[in-house]
Amino acid sequence: MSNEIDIGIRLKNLRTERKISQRQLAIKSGISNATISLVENNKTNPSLGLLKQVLDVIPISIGDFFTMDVKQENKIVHRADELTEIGSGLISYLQVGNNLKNYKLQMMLERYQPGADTGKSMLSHESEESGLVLQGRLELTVGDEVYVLNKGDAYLFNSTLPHRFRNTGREECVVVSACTPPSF
Amino acid sequence: MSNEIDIGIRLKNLRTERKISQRQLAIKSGISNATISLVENNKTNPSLGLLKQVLDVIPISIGDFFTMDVKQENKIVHRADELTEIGSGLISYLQVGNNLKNYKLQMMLERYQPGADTGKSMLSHESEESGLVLQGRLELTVGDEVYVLNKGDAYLFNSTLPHRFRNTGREECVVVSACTPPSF
DNA sequence: TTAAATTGTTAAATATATTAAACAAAAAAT
DNA sequence: ATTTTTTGTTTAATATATTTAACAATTTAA
Repeated sequence: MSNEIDIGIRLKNLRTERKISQRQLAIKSGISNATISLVENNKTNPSLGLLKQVLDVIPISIGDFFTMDVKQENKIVHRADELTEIGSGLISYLQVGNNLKNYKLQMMLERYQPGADTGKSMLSHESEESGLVLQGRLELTVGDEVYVLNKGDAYLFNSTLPHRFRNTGREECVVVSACTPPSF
Repeated sequence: MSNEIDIGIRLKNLRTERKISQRQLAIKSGISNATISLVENNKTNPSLGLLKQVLDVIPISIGDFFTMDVKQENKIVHRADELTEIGSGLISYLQVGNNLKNYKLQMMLERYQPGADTGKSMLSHESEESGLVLQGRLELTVGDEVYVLNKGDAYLFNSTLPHRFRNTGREECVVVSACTPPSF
């Protein structure tokens, strides 16, 4: 679950654009190469001072570093622990891919805790969405119709129709969903 | 010596503008109030994850946080260890105050290591500057004239005249200088 | 005017970032 | 083909950030 800021890919892009190795960057910045590696792979939560030391040799300001466009990611396989966490609370959305700017398709692993509810004011957006229940029980409302889905059941509808998801069961409900174009 | 990013004052400004206490911010962000205090006083080097957690409740993005204008500081007394370090190398400039945008006067504690030199290509800018030598020996060139200043000696000239500073001695040279308007 | 609550700070305990050192894989050199 | 460097990654050791708990100072309540 990576809801962290995608600082790793940002740094890696900057470094590789400049065609320098982790070790070269390490020496110039006075940081160990091990740390550079950990940062680039989001395996640590670096301090600001450290980040600044590194960015000073690029050079780029911290502000620019975070506001700059992230180069379109070319990753194809996203490991289970690399999914991007969106939102929080009783519903967790784990998205495949960080930056969907250049994609039309949004794929997510959704977890609804018992009682989770997308809200009485129904959702509505210009997309199509589909999902398949992996675990638990999901109540789906589309328009006036209310459906209850169990493990193995799936849905597909046009998102312009007002809709709502709820976990009315006692167990966590797990759903794999897809949406095009991405809704958020 | 604070050459750190002035993250403390940034956060403190945001928090006080919103009229919430350190403890309230702490609870909302899930960070201890002690840490908030340490961050606001630049007594720690916070991790990005931590900073993000805090900024999320403001809310403000990390990028905006660092690019936003820092509210004019109202501090009057600046402790020895709070002076702002500018530049590096053989000459260290410790400036009184972080943000001189609204000031005409720039006061600095300068340290010239043996051999330090502002450069053969003489400096020249639209200011007046003055200084007093606290320690060591300082060679000052203004126009064609070359002067050597020792402890207690002072200088004052119009910065449009080409000038240059050098520490020709073996000892570190310490100078307190003033410049108006600020030269950098 | 005193008691109770809230403020920001600090010290010791704990969690975690960072380093130093070793590793395997790939590139460069001989 | 085989050393020799250089690459990026990982683990154990160490340094440091963060928390918990206490503190004094100020504000609010009564």
